[in-house]
Amino acid sequence: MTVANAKSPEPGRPRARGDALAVLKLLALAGADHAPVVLTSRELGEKIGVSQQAADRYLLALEKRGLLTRAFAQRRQRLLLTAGAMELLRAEHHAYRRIFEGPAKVSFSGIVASGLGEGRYYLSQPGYVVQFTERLGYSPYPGTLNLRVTAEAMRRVGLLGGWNGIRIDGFPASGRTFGGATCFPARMNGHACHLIHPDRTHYKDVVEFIAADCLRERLPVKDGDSVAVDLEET
Amino acid sequence: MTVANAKSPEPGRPRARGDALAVLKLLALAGADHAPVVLTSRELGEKIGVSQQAADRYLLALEKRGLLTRAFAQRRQRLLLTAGAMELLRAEHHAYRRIFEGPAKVSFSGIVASGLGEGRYYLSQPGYVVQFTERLGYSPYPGTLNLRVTAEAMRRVGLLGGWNGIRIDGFPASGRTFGGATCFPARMNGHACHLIHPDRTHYKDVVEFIAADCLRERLPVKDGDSVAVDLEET
DNA sequence: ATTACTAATCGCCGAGTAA
DNA sequence: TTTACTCGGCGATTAGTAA
Repeated sequence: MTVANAKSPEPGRPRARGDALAVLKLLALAGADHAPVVLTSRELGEKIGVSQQAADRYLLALEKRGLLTRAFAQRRQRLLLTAGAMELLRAEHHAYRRIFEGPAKVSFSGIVASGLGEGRYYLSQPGYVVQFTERLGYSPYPGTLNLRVTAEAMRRVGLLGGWNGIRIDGFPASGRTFGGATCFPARMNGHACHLIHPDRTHYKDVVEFIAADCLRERLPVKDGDSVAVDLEET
Repeated sequence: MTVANAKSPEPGRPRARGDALAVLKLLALAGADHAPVVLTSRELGEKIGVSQQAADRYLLALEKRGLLTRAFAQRRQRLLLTAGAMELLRAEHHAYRRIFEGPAKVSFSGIVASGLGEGRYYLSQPGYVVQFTERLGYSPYPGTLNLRVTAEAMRRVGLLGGWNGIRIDGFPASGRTFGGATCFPARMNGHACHLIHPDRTHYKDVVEFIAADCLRERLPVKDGDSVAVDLEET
């Protein structure tokens, strides 16, 4: 009679614990983010210290989670990472950058622009005011200061998407819905304020700011003036 | 009678798979690399999606592996990462940098210096020659070119320690032992060569290079000349 | 309140193997 | 060859609980 599973394969070995992230990292390093990578389950298993069967199960699981697409060319599968997988890896990258290079910083300049009425109306809503007071620590001056910025600055502002902002939730009131937003502590010409990024923004080249005081009076600035904005990850 | 362990706690849940790296990363983000972080096993468990018991076992395991030191102040433990843990995290950081920012590059300049006799003797050893031929793709000119560099350049060369170099193994011959070394593809004034870093180097401000041809003749350079070196991670 | 041990059990791993 | 299924067993995990 044959003993099917005699005992643990290698009892003393440290166990590589090849989890999903390790596989994604390996594939990304092999360039699977932009070009298919040919890799058999056996090869993958050797690299991360697990059996061919386990490696294959990892790939199946990643495929099911939508992180990996597989194509079967003749005999060997071609692996390609999805955007979702790269998003996951980018978050890891961001965390390690934070550890070894400190909080990320973003700076840009913009031109003070009009756009008052809207901001004043929204910021006066009690549903917003109570959240601002609780989460920002102040009740903002009822009006946003809008800055017109270049496309390059807008790209840098887009990086904030990966940061942990202060969340302002949407709510229903007066028979309509007020949308949510995310705030980021900022300095405008050195003056403390918050960049406020509505979930559904209407602008493509405008960034909005709120502060406890009227920024136009405190800085002071007027339409057309150029101001410098500095943000630091919290 | 009471049923002690009725069934799996949360069968359908995605399983956070909180492995060692995730714990170290979390602690490093909390600043546990330079100052003790107060964190209970329950809090850790919540953060990584496992029970208090599992989280505690992770900490015990990390401590046993020499990656974490724990101190028990009144009730809550104070956690501090060791240099070994930071080394591990740095390797991860390097991998992610590679994925999103491309291969690392190092450039520096140095002054051509003498130091021939030794290099010629070592490079003539058949035990080395066979390895160079196999792993570098050429049989090197029997003599190293030595560059004297600044402390800052030396620091940058030190970064190569985290790269994957081409390994040249040590061996016994002629009744003594010849030490191993690691080679890195490089360009000196644009000319392809290899930086060779012996395991036990004798110099503190000198970097050694080998190439298929005599670099002094091919570049050409002589003692005292300044040359530019460029290395790219492979 | 903590940390951490014990017992029960869940699920992942690798062997064998089909396609 | 390759991918990928089933299955037995071991290790990891959790609940309960001691200290």
